Amino acid sequence: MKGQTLTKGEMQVMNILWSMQRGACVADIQKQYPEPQPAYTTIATFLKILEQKGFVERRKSNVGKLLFYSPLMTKERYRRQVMDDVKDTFFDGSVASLVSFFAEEDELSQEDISEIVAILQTRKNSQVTFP
Amino acid sequence: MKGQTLTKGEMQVMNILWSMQRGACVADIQKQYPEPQPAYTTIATFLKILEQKGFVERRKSNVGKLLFYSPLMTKERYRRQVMDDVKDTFFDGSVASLVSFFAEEDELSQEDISEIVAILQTRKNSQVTFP
DNA sequence: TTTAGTTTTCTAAGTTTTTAGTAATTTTGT
DNA sequence: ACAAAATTACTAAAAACTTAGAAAACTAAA
Repeated sequence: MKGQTLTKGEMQVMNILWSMQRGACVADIQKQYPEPQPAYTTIATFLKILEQKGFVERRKSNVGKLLFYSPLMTKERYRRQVMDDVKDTFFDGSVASLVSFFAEEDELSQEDISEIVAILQTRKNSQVTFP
Repeated sequence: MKGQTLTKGEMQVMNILWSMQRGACVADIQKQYPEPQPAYTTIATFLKILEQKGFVERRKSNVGKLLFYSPLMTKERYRRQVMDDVKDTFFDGSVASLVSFFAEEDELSQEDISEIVAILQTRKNSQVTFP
């Protein structure tokens, strides 16, 4: 009943859940798995754990059928957690060195670079400065 | 005896190893751990596993004493693996969206942005184009 | 070379994570 | 309302990971 991090199995369920809107029931989630699909009850177990961790909530379908699960933790928020971790572990906490890492080799096309520069310029201009 | 990914414990050893040059013996590695330091034999076990996974190699000190361990897998190469995974999992494989993720909020200072743009410009100019 | 100290291997217990069967409950069709 | 079908909860075995003691091998010192 801790908090923060997800195991590989839990992560897999969350990824499927994040990719679906309006929540999903166990069978829906199971269908999204690549072969070999895990047992229905395996997925149900993961959802139970995820509920305890506060990552998902469940409520009854009002059509009066079964339980629907939906993410409480957003992908964005969890991503933030993971990225902070990755940044510290592999780039000494420096975003600049993280970005330059991707700039190396033929990772980024001219278009990519232009796009990123544009994004950064916009961001730069929107920051408040004291003249 | 698989390959690619490291567990948390293995990762910790590798991080210490990467931070030291010329290899290290078990005791050296143990000293680098924050309290509470794990047992000598615990670290030795991880090194054994890492050797089996092909992440480290060991050879006898020529002063004829004990074994020195040194990384076979570079931090850069492993980082590449992890970042590719993160990129796919959280950013649909798009570097641009990964970078813009960091550009949001007050994550990047003006200086950071300038630095990154400079890096990208250099990269851009060094690319071959066909006019 | 015997012994004391240290390093390395072997082995296994303790934990966490993954997997899923069985039992209990709920829903649905008759 | 009852039976069949599906869903959910409970339980536990299997697998992976962590931790470290005990035994074996090696080094150094008397």
